[in-house]
Amino acid sequence: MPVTDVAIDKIKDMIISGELAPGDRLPKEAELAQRLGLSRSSLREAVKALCLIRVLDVRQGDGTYVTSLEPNLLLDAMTFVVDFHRDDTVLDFLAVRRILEPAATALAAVHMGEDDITELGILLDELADAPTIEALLANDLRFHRKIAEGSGNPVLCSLLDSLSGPTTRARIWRGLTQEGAVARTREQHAAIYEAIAAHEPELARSWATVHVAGVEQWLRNTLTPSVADAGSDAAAS
Amino acid sequence: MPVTDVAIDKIKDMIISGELAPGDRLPKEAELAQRLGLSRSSLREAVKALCLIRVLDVRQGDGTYVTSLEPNLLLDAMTFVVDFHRDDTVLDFLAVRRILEPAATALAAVHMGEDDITELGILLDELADAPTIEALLANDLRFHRKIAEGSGNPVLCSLLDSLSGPTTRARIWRGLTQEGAVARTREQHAAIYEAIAAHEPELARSWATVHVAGVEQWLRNTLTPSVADAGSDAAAS
DNA sequence: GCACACCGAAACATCCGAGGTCTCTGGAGG
DNA sequence: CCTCCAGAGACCTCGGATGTTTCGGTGTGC
Repeated sequence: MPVTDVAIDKIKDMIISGELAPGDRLPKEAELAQRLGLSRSSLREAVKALCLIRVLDVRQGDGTYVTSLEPNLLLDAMTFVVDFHRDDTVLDFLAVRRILEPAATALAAVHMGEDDITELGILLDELADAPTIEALLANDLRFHRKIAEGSGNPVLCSLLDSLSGPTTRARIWRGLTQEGAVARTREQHAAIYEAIAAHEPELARSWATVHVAGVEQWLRNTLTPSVADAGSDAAAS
Repeated sequence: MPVTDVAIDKIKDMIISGELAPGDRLPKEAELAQRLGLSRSSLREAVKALCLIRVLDVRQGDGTYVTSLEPNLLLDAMTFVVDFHRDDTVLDFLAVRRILEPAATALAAVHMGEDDITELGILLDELADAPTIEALLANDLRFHRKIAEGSGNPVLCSLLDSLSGPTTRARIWRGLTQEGAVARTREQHAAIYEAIAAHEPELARSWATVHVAGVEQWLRNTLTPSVADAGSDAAAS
């Protein structure tokens, strides 16, 4: 195993064992390199890798620190990973979101405080009557994020955040190509809000399911148009 | 932004744009470094970081390749991230698993083929009458993994795999400390298997819910013994 | 006494070049 | 046809030198 990978494990162990706590500063490069028995170059590779997944935070001119290691921070790194997936797997991601989003919405209906519910309502009102696609999408993301936060589970919230990435593109297409989508989205958001405000978890769950399933169904039909109007390239057999 | 981070984005873009396809080999270090306008040292840091999240695969003496980029591979990297979380957040992870596992089990009851169902049954029978904790745990992991695969959704499967990590320790404790846990686990596994074999998604979902919730409830009581059995974390005030 | 600008130390960022080690490949020999 | 073995190619590791940024102390002027 390359020395760099060993260094990654060593640093990881130092954190997990508690020798390095969140927020702690690491020894300077030269010092840590000598202690781990490798060169600064190789150590820098290890540090850079741990930086990418938000475990370490390097500040030039200052030092290298352990991040807070909070779930939202670490799972944010998953967004980077998810970006690599293209349209062929977006349905799989959406399917997972369809499982998590209703559950999160139901939890939000139970756990959300009145203040947060009020803010959620404000989000709905902020949207202009004829919003641009960009404004609608931004509002949509904030709306769902607020609900995810309201679930009270940071892991669930971060996971949903990451999953929103790949489906965002799909929603853009939808807004652009499907006429009634904008109005329908607003109606469903309002319904979800009402259910949460009334503290009705099952109703909230159902509306969320309907909401996500709508996107999923549309996307499924769009990605497999072969059944609708064949005749393009299907000359075989 | 440091040149290394720029390089990471450049390589990422090369992959996303399709210039580099899964399995493709990258230009040699010196060549790519010159092309991206940085030194080999800095480029190596970028490559190492992308290696950690399984986007690139470097083989000494051969070259650097783009991995298959399959969801299971990329989400496997999340296991590394999850390792950093300790017991204080394990309940949050378990709560997410409690959402996903029943859904996956229900999907498996619909989608699993007869061959896979047979293999699932074999897994149950393989376990000795008085298994060691290690054997039980290994069998448990394989059992749930098989079901996750049976859902037909690789993203869901990988996600559950990653979530199993943090809860594994908890299950070890449970097996060690709670007398009836072993027998109960076997009974519930059998029930889940029967429901899947009968292609009854709702029954399968319910058994899976019961199964995971059992661990969750036990863990919640163990971690917060002070409240006795209030059953909720609502420490409102 | 307080606020601001300056300056030096500390730490990371980047680069370069030199050996070392591993893997793949192709040819010689059996 | 199979096996063995050099050679080339590519990554691995190292050490040092130089540039950049940040932090904190210091001194000045108000």
